[in-house]
Amino acid sequence: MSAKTRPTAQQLSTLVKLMELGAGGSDARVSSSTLGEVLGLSQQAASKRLIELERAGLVRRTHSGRGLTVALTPPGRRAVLVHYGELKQIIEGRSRPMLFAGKVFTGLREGAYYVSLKGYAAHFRSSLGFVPFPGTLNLRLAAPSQVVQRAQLNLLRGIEVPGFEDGRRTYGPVKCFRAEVAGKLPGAILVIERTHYDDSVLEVIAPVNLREALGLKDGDGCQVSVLFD
Amino acid sequence: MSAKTRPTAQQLSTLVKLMELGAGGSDARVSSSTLGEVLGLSQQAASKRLIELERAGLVRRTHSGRGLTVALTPPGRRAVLVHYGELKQIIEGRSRPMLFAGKVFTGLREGAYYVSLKGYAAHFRSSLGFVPFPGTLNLRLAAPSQVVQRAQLNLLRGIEVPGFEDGRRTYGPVKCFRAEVAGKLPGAILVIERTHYDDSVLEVIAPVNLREALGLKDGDGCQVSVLFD
DNA sequence: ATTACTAGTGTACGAGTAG
DNA sequence: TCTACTCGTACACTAGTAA
Repeated sequence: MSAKTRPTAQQLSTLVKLMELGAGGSDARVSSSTLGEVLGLSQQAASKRLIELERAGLVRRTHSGRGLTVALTPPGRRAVLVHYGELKQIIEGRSRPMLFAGKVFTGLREGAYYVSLKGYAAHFRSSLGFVPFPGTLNLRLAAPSQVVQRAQLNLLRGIEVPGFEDGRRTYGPVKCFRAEVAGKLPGAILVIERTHYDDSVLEVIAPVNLREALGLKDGDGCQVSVLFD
Repeated sequence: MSAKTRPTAQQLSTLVKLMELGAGGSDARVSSSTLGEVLGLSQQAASKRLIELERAGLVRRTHSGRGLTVALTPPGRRAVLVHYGELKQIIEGRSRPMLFAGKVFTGLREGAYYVSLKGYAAHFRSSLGFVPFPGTLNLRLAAPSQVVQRAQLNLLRGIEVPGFEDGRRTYGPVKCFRAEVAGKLPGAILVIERTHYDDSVLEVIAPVNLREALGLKDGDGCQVSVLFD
């Protein structure tokens, strides 16, 4: 069920082929003979690989009629994205900034709640050089490539801000990436490890109230560059 | 020596690790035990993989003192880039245009020679919808990420223009990508299969003389979008 | 038509060790 | 030290075939 161990090279290449066959997002009809063909394997070997991937929690198989449908699970997709991210860094280098563009919206104020917690303040100051304004600027990313790029942030190291306890409950560690907002203001992207990601949202923090400083209201466009090292 | 057959998933992952260890560009000291460690294998298995990769023509091994240095060969680098390009297309989609920006320069007029050949004209017309002006606009790409992007074009399918003979010699097939020059003029990128690539150069062709139409001279900047569909 | 069992086989691995 | 040989084993593959 779990996916703690790194997938093997063969598992990874199988997952990639499955994505190519359309099983990346939702279910796709993938016969074991088709899969075998694209992988250069027998039908039997392809069937076995699918079973192994299911046991590793990386795909979901459903028997439907006279065939089966396959879909990557979130850990399966994550494995491919991690691989892609590593490859990208090796090939393209890690120095270029990531550019994001989205529209301002009012979120659930969950990020705002986190950054307002006293237990994080000292670490924000020492890691980022500022204590964030108690609120986040939420940007909704529209373009699919922007969402993919945002998903990469989940997998990159970033600046770790450790968690803490306040006696009542435990607050997990959060992660930041230094950023430049609207081409001028220093700030950071906040990435909270959640059970359920929404990678179409970028949460921006800064020493000041960004909405005021930039005169932004819901629906306005805003650009952010994420800077590395 | 040759590399006609596709590398296996394991060969590919080994090549990627080797690049990560610095053997992508030039030679790097890579001990078989280090390689084994990062691959989760024994020293012996890593050694065997390196030997296999050398037999496949994907790496070059040189015994030096009490160790060895390893470097990927051009086919080895190519294999990794092909893999990366495929993955990129699967994950990020193939619909987005590639943006290029470079500076105009006067090349060796090799591309100009090719497009002026009568034997290609008919195919250019049917594939691209125009017969190119007998000359190319050469752009020198400066940013490393632009060069990487340019290298991807070598590996993508593109629009094939078949080769021909004129009795004296054989002219190989060339490859094009539809493009938009300076945000307005229709044209194409010309990719000639050469023994020695220079991926920092973009050769642009169009139905008109682009230098005249855009009033460009050497050293001027010019943007080109490569379009896919 | 499918999937996936069983049996047999090739091969990639780790251990030991020589150069 | 290093690389890389041989050997024995474990496993992933193909073929055949049942459901």
